[in-house]
Amino acid sequence: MFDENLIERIESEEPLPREFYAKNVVIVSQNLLGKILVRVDNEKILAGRIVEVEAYDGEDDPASHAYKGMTERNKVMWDFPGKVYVYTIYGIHYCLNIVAEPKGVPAAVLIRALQPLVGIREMMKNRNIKDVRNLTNGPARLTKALNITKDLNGVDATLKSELYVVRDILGKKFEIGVSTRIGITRGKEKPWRFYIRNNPFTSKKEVR
DNA sequence: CTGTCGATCTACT
DNA sequence: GTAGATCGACAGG
Repeated sequence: MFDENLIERIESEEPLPREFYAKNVVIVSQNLLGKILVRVDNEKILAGRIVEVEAYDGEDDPASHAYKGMTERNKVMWDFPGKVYVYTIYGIHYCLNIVAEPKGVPAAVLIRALQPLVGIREMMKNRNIKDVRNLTNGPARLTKALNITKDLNGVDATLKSELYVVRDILGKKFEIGVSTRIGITRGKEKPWRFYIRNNPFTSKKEVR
């Protein structure tokens, strides 16, 4: 089966190395498009292709959690690049980020949408829905589908453990779309949302 | 299809 | 005390 083959291929991959993340957060965001997010949830593999991201910088970015300095919640943003930052939003959802820039420079990439690849049945169970198109097309939807909670905050995505990222094994060409970020009240003007164009799994329909 | 609104609670003021 | 990197239900066209 298509799915089986993909699991083997994904499992044979090594996670992207630390250097991948130790760059400018906007560059890292764009580079993450097309990469495969892998979740190992008690022996089960859940995976999806990253199709939409947003960059959140540190001190200069009023929309960033790091804008007002380090707190208990956001401290992982100052940690090694490649670390996972998960936080609770609106009391009921989780959002997944991956830390970028060298250690000590706060920044993170919000993963906003995935194209489901492996473990789709399991994801649908986690979300309790039937329509694949709405499975992982939103930051809090994908965390629920992949069973990502605050327990994973601080996990190192450069290690092959319960959450990591591998290279783009599909290798399909794509165009990158750009827009302003969604759902924020400050820093609205920065064009730091990036997505794979003509992909049905982004969180928002493309405006032509 | 679009827009509006309530849910729900943690982290920070 | 309250805003918030969202979602789902529902109303209306």
